Amino acid sequence: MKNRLKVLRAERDWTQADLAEALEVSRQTVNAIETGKYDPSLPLAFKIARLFEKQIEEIFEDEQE
Amino acid sequence: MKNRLKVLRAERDWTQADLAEALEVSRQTVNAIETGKYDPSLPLAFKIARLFEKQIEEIFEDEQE
DNA sequence: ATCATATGTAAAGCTTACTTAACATAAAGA
DNA sequence: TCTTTATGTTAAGTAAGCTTTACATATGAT
Repeated sequence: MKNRLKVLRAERDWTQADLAEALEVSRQTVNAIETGKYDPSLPLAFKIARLFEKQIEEIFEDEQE
Repeated sequence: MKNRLKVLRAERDWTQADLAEALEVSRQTVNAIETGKYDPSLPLAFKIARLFEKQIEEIFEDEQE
């Protein structure tokens, strides 16, 4: 699952720590999602979408087989 | 997290087992999601949305504090 | 050269999302 | 009445998402 977190974050000039705080998760979680270590849970994906005022599909792209 | 799975399924006259097969998950997983035991993972949410040709936000409603 | 900041990564532990197998119940049909 | 189908639920196990703590490295500012 690809995502545009890094770009959205850069547009706002936020650090991973800033984003983590806004999402109420750890910085490591933000980093892990950005670097593709794992996908966020659905509730966290909603929180991310709400924060950036976008649809989940505008932020995450499901690459399925 | 509320969801409209049961309704979408009813509109198509599908059983939980039918839906589970279409999603390639167990029937228990579909049941657990419908009965609110837990939320699907983000990849599964994408698969559900794709199957019903809807946005994730049209199927799942995040109820946050 | 030192210091602070941003990012990446890893380990250990907990919680949540899944699995299979199994059993209970209700409704519908033969 | 007996059987089948749909749904709900439980138990035990594995996998994935998250936490805190810690360390490494790179960059930029002083």
